[in-house]
Amino acid sequence: MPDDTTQELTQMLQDWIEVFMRRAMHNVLLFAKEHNFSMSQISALLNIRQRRVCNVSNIGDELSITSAAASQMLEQLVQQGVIERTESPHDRRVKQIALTEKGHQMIHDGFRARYAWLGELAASFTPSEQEQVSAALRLLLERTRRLDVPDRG
Amino acid sequence: MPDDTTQELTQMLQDWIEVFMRRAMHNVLLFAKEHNFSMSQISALLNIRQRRVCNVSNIGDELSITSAAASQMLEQLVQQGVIERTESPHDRRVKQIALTEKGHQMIHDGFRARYAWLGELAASFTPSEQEQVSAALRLLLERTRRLDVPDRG
DNA sequence: CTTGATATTTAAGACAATTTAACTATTTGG
DNA sequence: CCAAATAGTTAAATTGTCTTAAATATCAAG
Repeated sequence: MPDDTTQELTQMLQDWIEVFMRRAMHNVLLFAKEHNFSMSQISALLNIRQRRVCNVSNIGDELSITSAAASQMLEQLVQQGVIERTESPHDRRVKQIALTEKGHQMIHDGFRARYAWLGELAASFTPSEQEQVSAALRLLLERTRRLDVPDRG
Repeated sequence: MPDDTTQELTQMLQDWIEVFMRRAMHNVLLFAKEHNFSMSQISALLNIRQRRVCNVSNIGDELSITSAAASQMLEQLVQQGVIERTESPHDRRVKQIALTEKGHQMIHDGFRARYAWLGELAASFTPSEQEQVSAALRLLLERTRRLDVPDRG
C-alpha cells in the first residue's frame, strides 16, 4: 500500500498527463496532416529517433502490425527522405533503419513550432518558481529515462 | 528575449514532453486497438470529455475532417454506447454530444490501467522529493489549465 | 552442401476512414 | 411567409493502411 505522498504524486502525474494528452493529440494530428504522415508513421519516427537505429520488424512489433505492413510503411518514409535503410554489416538479411538529417530536422522543427506554448507557460512563472519547477522536472526526467532502459545501463 | 531560467525551464518541459510522448503514443495505440477505436475516435473522445458537451461540427473542426465524416464517426461511438447524441433545446438542427457514464468509465479505467508506471515512478522518489515534485506539478497544472480557458474565466 | 529458419519485400485483396454530393430539417432575416 | 443559410445525415466513390500469401536472400546447423 503506497503512502500518502506517493499517492498524491501519482495523482498529480495522472492529472498532468490528462491535461497534456489532449494538447498532444491535437498537435500530433495537425503535424501528421501537415506532413502527410499516418499515425503509424509518426509513431515509427518517434521510435526510430529514440532507438537511433533499428530494423524493420522492431517497428512492426512496436506498432503491433505485421512486418510486411512495416516494410511498406517505412518505404514511404524512405521515399520522403526522412529515414534511410541500409544493409546491416553483421547480417545481410536485416535492414538498419535510421533518421536522415532531414528527418531529424523535421521532427526537431515540428517540436519547436508545436510547443511554442511551453515557452509561454515557462515565462508565466516567477524566476524562483521556474527554478523550482526545473529542478522537479530534472528529477522526473532522470527517473523516467531510467525506466526506458531497464537493464544493462 | 527570454531570460536564462525561462529558457532552461522551456527546454526542460520540451525534454519531458519528448520522453513522455513516446510512451503516450504507444499507450494510446494499444488502447485504440484494444477497444477498436480509430485515432480520430480517441481524439474525439478526449475532446468531448474536456468540453463536457459539444456538437458534431465542433468535432469535425477539431480533427480537421468534414462534418459528414464526423457524423459517421460519432455514429459508431453512439452504437458502442460511449457517447450520447441529443437534440439541442435551443436549436433543433444541432445535436449535443456528450459522454455516457460508460464512456466516462472507460476513459477513466483506461488511464488508470495504462499509467500504472506513473505509480512506480512516484514511488521511486524519497518523500521529500515527492513533495517537491508534487508542488511543481501543481504549479504547472494550474497555469496550463489557465491556458486552456483563455477568456471568460 | 543441404535443410530449415529468419528478415524483408512484393502483389492482391479486404477493410476502414474520409470526401463529395445530394438531401432533410430548422433557423434567421427580410 | 419566403429565401438563404446552417446543422446534420446518408450513399457512393475514393483513398490508404493492413493482412495474407508467395517469393527472395541470407544465415545457422548438421
